[in-house]
Amino acid sequence: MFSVFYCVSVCLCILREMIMQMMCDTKTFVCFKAKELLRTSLKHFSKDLSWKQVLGCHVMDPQIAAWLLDPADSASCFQTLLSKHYSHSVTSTSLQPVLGQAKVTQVISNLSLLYNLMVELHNKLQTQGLWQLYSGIEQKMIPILAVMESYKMHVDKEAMKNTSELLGSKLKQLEQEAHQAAGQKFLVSSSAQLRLILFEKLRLHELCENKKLPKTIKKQQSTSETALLQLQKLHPLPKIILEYRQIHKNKTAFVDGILSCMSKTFISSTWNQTSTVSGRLSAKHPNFQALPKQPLQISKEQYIKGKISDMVTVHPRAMFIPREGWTFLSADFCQVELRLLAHLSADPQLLRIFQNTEADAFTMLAAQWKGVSEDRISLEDREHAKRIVYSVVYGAGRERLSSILGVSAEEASRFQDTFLQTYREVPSFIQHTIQHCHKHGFVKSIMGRRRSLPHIHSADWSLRNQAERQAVNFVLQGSAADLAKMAMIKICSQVASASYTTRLVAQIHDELLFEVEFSQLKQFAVLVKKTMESLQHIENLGVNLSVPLKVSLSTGPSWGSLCDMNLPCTTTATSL
DNA sequence: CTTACCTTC
DNA sequence: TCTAGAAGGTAAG
Repeated sequence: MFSVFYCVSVCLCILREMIMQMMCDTKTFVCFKAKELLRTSLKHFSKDLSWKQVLGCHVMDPQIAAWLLDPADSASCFQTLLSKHYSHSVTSTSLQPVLGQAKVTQVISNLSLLYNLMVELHNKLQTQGLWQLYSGIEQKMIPILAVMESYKMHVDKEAMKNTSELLGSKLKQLEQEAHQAAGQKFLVSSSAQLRLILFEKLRLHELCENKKLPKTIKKQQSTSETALLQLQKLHPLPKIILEYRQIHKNKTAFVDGILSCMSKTFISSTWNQTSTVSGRLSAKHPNFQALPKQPLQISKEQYIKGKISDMVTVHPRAMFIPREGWTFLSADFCQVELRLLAHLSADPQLLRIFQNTEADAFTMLAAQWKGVSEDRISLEDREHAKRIVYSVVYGAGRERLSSILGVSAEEASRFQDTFLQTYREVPSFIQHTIQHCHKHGFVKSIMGRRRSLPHIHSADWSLRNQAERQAVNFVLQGSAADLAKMAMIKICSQVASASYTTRLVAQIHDELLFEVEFSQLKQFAVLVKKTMESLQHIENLGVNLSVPLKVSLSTGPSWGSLCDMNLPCTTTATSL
């Protein structure tokens, strides 16, 4: 069946031998924290081990199996996994840490525990109908993530340091402006001190009693963004604080944060496979998936009565640059969750939008439910449409929607109504999903990923409603996550078995970022687009989408400056 | 509305 | 002095 492997139980020299065997063997190994093992192997044995070899290896990890059975608990240690999934009683003494001079009997005992645990998890996955998802997707993700983590992306460290200093001086300047506006010195980053100044010294809330200002949990005046936006006409201070917060966030999280994660001029983040309930990946140190998409504009010199001098743009993504002779290629699934909604709800109007593969979906959508022609849709309408879709589908209330759109609550609820009336099958899909969850206690994605929602049976109205929204959200977000993972697997397997030198650098949920040699760019771009769009039909997983998938490609000299890439003569999945 | 991670207090 | 959790911000749909 499978051989057993337990990484902490062996020393480096025999590890090497075993790793080499793993790569050559068609057998499947079992390892606790398999991704970490593969990543460190790649680092230490890079002479004998190529990343393409690692991509081809088969290794099981009980942690991932356990997460698939219940994505809500991310049990991380071996002991917890045993007590949760191993039916035979495990006393605390039976799992021994192997330190110093290892006792062979202990090693063997730990290995056999690991083996039996995996056997049991294997059975559980099969009875739950999750084995296909495990072996077809999650297990294959392990080497892919290990290889991603082993890749070092080049960062322009000097430019990074410069912007850090620039932002630092801008912050000092804003701090002084804030002190001046407040008439005293105070800690600008402290919401407590700000509250004292705004509401006890300046008593700004008394100047706008007609508006209701947001309160904190402890029924104090809030200093949140929405509160400050309402106050900014009354006093110069709120606006200064807003700018300070924005720049401070950018400096600490995205500039200094990245600098602290760097070794020399390179960086790579850690990809977590089991930290989300939806099946998505997450990244940390740094969080690649949260770097600002749009650059931040700041003025370097002081404001002089309306005149703004020396605008500078800060863009963390632009600091990530390919090696000499290489370029970035980004492949993006267009409106993937909306397409999945069209498929799952089978709404005729929504389906029609996606039959036209060239048109912009959100523009068409805006035109369709507003009942006007497409050329009369402004960019603002398009953005509205986009935000309405996601918030309405996922169950936003009219208050929430109005705050997102910046319109009145009445207007927001009118938008909701027209949307749900135009796409009649969408509300019925939502209802069916909720009913299914009530009946079975769980919901499933298109590839069989499941999430159980115990609160769906709660007597508490708000808990139950939240579970209902989570159910609907999971079906779409989880299915999109399935597709993204499948895309990574299919592309990586083709790369491994061909002469491509391309490395997968990052996954940003619906977008894959590659570093590609210039000489291979066009050919590889075609491969990526074809592979991703072909996921409309996946035979062995029973996926048969009634909407085409559309992938847009972009390329450029930094992650922050990608431009659309048009392939000259490709046949997409739908044309011809 | 949902899913994450990061930072400050 | 230390730390857990709230609050607020970023991203992705």
